[in-house]
Amino acid sequence: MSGDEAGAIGHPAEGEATMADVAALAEVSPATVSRYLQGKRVRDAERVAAAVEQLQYRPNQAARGLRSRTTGAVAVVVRDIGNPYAASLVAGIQSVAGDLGFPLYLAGGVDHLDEIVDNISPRVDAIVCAATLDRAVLDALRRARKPTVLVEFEPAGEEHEFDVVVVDNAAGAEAAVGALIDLGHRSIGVVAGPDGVSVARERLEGAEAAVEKAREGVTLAVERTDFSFAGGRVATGRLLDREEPPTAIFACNNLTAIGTLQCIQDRRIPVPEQLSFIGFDPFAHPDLVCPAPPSTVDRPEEAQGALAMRLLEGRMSGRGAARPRRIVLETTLVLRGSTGAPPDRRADHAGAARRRHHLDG
Amino acid sequence: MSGDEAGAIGHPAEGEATMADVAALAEVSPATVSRYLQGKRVRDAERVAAAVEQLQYRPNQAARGLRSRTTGAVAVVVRDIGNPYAASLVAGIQSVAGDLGFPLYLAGGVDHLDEIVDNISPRVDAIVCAATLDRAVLDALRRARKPTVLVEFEPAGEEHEFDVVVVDNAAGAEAAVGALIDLGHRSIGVVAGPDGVSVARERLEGAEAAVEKAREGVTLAVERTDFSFAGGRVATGRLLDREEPPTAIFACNNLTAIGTLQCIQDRRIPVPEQLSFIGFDPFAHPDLVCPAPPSTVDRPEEAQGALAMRLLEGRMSGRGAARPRRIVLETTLVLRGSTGAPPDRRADHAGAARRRHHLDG
DNA sequence: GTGAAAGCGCTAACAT
DNA sequence: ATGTTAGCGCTTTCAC
Repeated sequence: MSGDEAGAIGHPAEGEATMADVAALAEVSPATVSRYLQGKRVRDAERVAAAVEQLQYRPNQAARGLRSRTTGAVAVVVRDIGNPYAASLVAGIQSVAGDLGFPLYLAGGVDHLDEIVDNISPRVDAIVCAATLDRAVLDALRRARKPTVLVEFEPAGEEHEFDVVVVDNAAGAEAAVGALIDLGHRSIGVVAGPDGVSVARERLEGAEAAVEKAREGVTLAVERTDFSFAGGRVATGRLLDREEPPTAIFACNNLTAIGTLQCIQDRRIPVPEQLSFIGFDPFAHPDLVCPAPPSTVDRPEEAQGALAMRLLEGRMSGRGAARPRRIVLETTLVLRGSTGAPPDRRADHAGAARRRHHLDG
Repeated sequence: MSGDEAGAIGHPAEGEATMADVAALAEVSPATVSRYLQGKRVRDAERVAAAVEQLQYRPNQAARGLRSRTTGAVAVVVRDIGNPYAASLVAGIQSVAGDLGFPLYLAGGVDHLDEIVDNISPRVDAIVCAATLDRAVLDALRRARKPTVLVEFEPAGEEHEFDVVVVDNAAGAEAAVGALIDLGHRSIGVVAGPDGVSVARERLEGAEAAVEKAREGVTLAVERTDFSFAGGRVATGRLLDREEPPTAIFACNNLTAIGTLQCIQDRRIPVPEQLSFIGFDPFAHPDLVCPAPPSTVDRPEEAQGALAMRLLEGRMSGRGAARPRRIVLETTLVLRGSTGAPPDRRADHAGAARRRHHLDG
C-alpha cells in the first residue's frame, strides 16, 4: 500500500495512508513526519501539513501504541450506567475527554468489576473509577499502574495512593438534618447505606453531627439499607412502623429516596404536613414528583466528572503534585415542598397554606 | 524484558511477559502460543496454558492490532448519555459486550458527531449507533467501513446498507392514540418531533393512522418540537391555548413528555378528569409522577441494545445474512392514572372516583 | 534540525 | 500440527 506510486497519485488505492506515504509526498523522512505530528518544530512543516491533508493521513494508533506504550484512551469505571448519577458523571467526563482528544472506554457491571478493570487497564493510559470499592477492585486498580482518580467512592478506611474527587458528604447531610431540626423536628428518620461504603458512612456521620450540635432532645432513628430502591422502601416502612415514628426522613442516596417516596405514597401520608422529606442526590425533575417536590442535597455531578478528567490529564502529562490530590466539592441543599414544620408546630403554616389556596382559586 | 533468564525465573522482573517468554517456558514456538490463544488445537496445550498462567501473560493488544488489523473493541455512539433511554440502551449493549469480551468505547456528544465517529472508528471493529442521523454522521459511518448497526434512528428517507434494530414506533403511537379514541376523546393533541427524525415521523404517522381508522370526527392537533424538554412545554401550552383545546395529549418522546407534564402542572389542570395524557418512552418511576402516574408506550430498551450487540457479533464473526437485517421490536402500551375518559363522558367515572375515595377514608 | 535503522509484540505465510 | 521468517506502522535512538 505504501510506496512510490502512492505518493505520486496522492491516493493510496485502498486502506489508509501510512506515515511513509506522507513522508514520500512531502519529500522528508518518516522521522520528520513523526516529529511534526508530535508538535515539534520542523523545517518543512508546511509541506508535511499539506501532505497529511492531501492523503487524509490518520496515524495508526496500534502502531503508535506498540512503539510508545501509550493508548491515548481513558477508562471510566462505573457499576451501573443506568443510575442517573453515574450517567451525569460520565457525561461530565466525556465532555472534557472529548475536548482533550481522549476516547473513553466505558467499563462497568455490577459484578466481577475487578476482572473488568484488569481487562480494560492495558487499553488505557488512565482510569476514572466511580464505583463502590472492595479489596478486589482496589487491587485491580493498583495492578493497572496507571494514573487513576477515584470519584465519590473511597476505599473503606484504608490508605491509598490515588487522587480523589469527592463531595463533602458529611457537610451535605449535616445541612439537611440541620434544616429539619431548625424547622422543629425532634425525631428524624435516616435511611442509611451500607457501613462499608464511604459515602454512606460520611452521610450518616453528618446527620449525627447535626443532632449533636442541636444539643436538644433530638433523636435519630437509623435504618440501614443496601442503598437500593427496594431497600429504601422497606427501611422507610420500618421507620414509620416504630412506636414513635419520626416526623421527618432523610434518605441518604437517590435510589433509597425513590423507595422512601414510594412508601410514603403507598401509605398516603401527607407531605410535608405529617412527614417531611429530604433526599441526597438530585432528582431529574423534582417539580413532577409526588407527593411533593422533594428537597435534596445536590452534588455537582458533571463538574465532578469534568474535574476528575482534568486531574487525570495533568497526571498523564506529568504535571501536578507528586502526592495524591484530594479535591472536595460542596453540596447544595435545595429545600422544596417536601419539607416543612412538624405537625405539632404547624398552626401558622396551615394558615399560610390556606391563604395560598385562596390566591389560586 | 523477554529472553532466556526471564523464562527460567518465571517472572520477568518488570513489565509484562511477552509471547516469547511464554513460548520459552512452554518449550514451543511463539507461533504455537499464538495459535493456542486463538483457540486452535495445539499439541502441548496444557504446557502452554501452564506457562500463560505462571507468567500471568496478557497479550499486548497494540501488537495484535497492528498485525491483524483488529481491535477487539466496539463503539457505541449516542448523543447524550444523560438521556435515560440512551443509558438503558448502553446498559443492554454493555451486558452482552461484556459477555463477549468486547470492551466498549462510549462515543458521544451533541455536536460534531461525525468527527467523533471518524476519531473512534479506527479503534473499533464494529459500531452501534443510537443517535439521530444527519448526512455528515451517516457519511462518517460509511467511511468507517466496519460492521455497523443503527439502533432506533434511521436515516431520513434514504437507502442504506446498515443493519437496524428499531421498535414499531407507528404501531406504538397508533395504540396510544387508539386507546384515547376508544375512551371517547375526539380532539387529541400531539406533541410531535422534528420531521427529519425517523422516529418522530413514524410516531406521528401512527397517531394519524389511529384517527383514520376511527372514521369518526376525531381531530388531531399537532405541534412540532425539537424533541426537547423545553420544546414539549411550549408546544403543550400552545395546544391548550387553542380555541378548542384537546381533551388528551400524546407526547412523542420522553423529553417532551416531561415538558408536557410540567405545563399541565403549571396550569393545575386536573388529570385525567379534564385532560388525559400518554407519553412515548418509559418513566423510571411512574408511580411518583404528578399530577398522575403517566401512561406510556414503553420500548424494550435494554433488549434492543443487547440485540444490536448480538447482531454485530454475528457480523464480525462472518456469520449472518449478507443482506442488511432489519429487526423490529414491539412496544407496550401501559395505561396508568393519567388516562381516562374526556370531561363530557365522565359521569360514571366521577362516580367511580367518589366510590374509591370512600373506600380510602 | 535531519535521516537511517532498529525494534515494539504479535500474527500469518510458508515450508516442513 | 509446528517452527521459521517477515513485517504490520510507528517512535526513538544514534550519528550527522
